[in-house]
Amino acid sequence: MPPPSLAPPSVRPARDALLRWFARHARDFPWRHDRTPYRVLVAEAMLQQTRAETVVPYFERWMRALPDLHALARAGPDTVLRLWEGLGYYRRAHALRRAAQEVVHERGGRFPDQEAELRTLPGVGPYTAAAVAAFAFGRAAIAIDGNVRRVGARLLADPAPRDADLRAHLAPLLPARAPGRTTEALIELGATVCRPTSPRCDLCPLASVCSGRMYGRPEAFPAAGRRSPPRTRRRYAALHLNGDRLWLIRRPEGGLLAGLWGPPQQEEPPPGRFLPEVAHRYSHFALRLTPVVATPGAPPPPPPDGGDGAWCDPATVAELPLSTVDRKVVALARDAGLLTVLPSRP
DNA sequence: AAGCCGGGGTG
DNA sequence: CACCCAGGCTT
Repeated sequence: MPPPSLAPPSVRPARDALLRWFARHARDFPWRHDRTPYRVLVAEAMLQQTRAETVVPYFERWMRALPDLHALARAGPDTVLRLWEGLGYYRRAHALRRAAQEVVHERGGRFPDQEAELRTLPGVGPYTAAAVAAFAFGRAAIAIDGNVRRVGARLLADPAPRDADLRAHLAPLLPARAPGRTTEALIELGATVCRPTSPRCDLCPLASVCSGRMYGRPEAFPAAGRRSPPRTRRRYAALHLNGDRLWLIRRPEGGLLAGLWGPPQQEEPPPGRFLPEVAHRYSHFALRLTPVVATPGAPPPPPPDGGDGAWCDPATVAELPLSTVDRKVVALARDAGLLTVLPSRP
């Protein structure tokens, strides 16, 4: 039996309450101004699996450096990665650059304005396609992200709702004008009120139509998924120095930290002087990395698969895109007196 | 369907 | 520690 939450008699008040709540409580993010397709696409790419507050400074810096689609299409991979450095999931940055090149060079600069077309761009999946269609082009689409899924699961009291069920249930909330506001409002609601833990049902404009709340346990929905236990990897970062130049390699495409530079890593301890271990937790494994200062004159390992490798002076180290862990390693090397200049982020 | 892909905030 | 975040891609 379908839940009564959004049956015809209550759908209009619920929709009005949701949109009124959003008009009053929406946070002010830079991507909510000047919603061009380019700005929306960049924002949605950065926001994938990343908290909105984290994205703000990255988005503003990106827009200053690459203000439009053509600027991005012309930019090199290191420029893009440097602007992305610290956001993680670096495939997003490569895909965003390829998407810009595709629109500029294969679509004559005409941005796709429908979900199905958008979906063909690299890095654009079901959520982002719907979000760009709704936010930038005013399409009546509901983009389902983690927030919308949680809000919908609680409204339905369904521990694992299918996307089609969520769309069918939430579609009545779409207003005739500015339908993109509905997705925005549901996302905002999920982020600030219908939170994963300790939801604030007392502040929720949809509380009166929420089955999860009626059953008394809104936080039980959606049900938590199974997680594989994290594994620990021990590795060694080889610091090869030539004067104050440091040997860095570029990581190959497709894998971890794709396209980023860093000291070469290996599983066996190399000869040399050990520096303090750096611990870092990734989403699916834990890394214990020990930097080792290689014996002076020892030949550095060649770059992987014919990729790039270079002797980098401190200024270059500061400019190339490095992962957070490798920044820590370089900082250790600096503190040990091996490098002269502080590598800093832009 | 499940694994891979970063980093950080929060309880 | 745990979970999760304006997900997408690959197998």
